[in-house]
Amino acid sequence: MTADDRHGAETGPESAGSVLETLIGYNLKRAYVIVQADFREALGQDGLGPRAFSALSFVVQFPEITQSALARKLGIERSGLVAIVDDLERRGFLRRTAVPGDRRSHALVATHVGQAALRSAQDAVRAHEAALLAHMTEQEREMLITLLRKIRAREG
Amino acid sequence: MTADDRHGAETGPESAGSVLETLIGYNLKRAYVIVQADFREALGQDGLGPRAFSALSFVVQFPEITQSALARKLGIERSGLVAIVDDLERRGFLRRTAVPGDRRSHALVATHVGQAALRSAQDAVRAHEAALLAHMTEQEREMLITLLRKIRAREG
DNA sequence: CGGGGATTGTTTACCTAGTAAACGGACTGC
DNA sequence: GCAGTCCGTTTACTAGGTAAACAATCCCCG
Repeated sequence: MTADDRHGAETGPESAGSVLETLIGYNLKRAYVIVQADFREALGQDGLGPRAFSALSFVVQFPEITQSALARKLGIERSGLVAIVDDLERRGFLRRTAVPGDRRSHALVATHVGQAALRSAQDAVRAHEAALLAHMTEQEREMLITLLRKIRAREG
Repeated sequence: MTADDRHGAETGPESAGSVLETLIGYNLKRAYVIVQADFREALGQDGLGPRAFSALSFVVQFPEITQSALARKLGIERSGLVAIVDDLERRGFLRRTAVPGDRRSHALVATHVGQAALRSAQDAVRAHEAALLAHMTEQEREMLITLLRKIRAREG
């Protein structure tokens, strides 16, 4: 390898736009910031945050899931989940219940209030995303999710 | 609108997979976390962070850019940029230079060392991204960037 | 001129989201 | 019965970012 082809000479006439703009990571981050801001607007000042929203979604989907299992699903540490579950419990959206055969674990169960709150939050987020991405076709949005899931295939 | 079609009944036989998995925001975040971790691995323990990398890229692309203008390009506040520029200056990758007609501003110029460091960082990041996304075709990666840029069209 | 208002970089205080390490209590296998 | 492991939790720490205030400077306009 020569000094010449080490840096971009092999990429041909791709001089337009910076390298930065061609990186997946950079574009992902910028897009993420926009969608996340939209999410927060959808759920309001002191509505659920993204983390609590995801956590509650999993608890509804997998009743009696344990905190460790939930942390694994969310891709975060057990220690980080504590505050999230505290918050959801304080709001009355779920309860830590005893597990018959294991006094270490807490089985998380969503309350009716929590289930209703989740449904309404889901509606709000879906509506906001639809409005935010109204300049994209349905095929484009589907393709985007498909491609993002391809990256997610690299998850732990 | 009845209680029945308010929540998902109109979405038809889409019962497979949770609502969460159908949201752009959630998939974006999970994908971003993976790519960002890969980025950090590419640039090593105390190499450039994502923020410094992006900042240095813009400084090389737009020599003598002002800190305020750079903050706008990065989509962050001026106050947050100070520490980033401090870091890049401490590493000897750029200098704050005087602007002839305005004693408030600092024109940022990358040093030769900074330009070389950026090129080598770019190479490392590109190689890592290529390896991370080797399970996707070139068309898929291009399509992904195109779609992410469609979201970024919503940027301030 | 001469201000009043805007802009620049900076500091300070704060917030969110996450990790890492240590811990007591509880469980399991041998 | 006991060594090792697992669960939830606390604490300390990091990264990345905002918001408000500030002095210095600049610009416009009357």
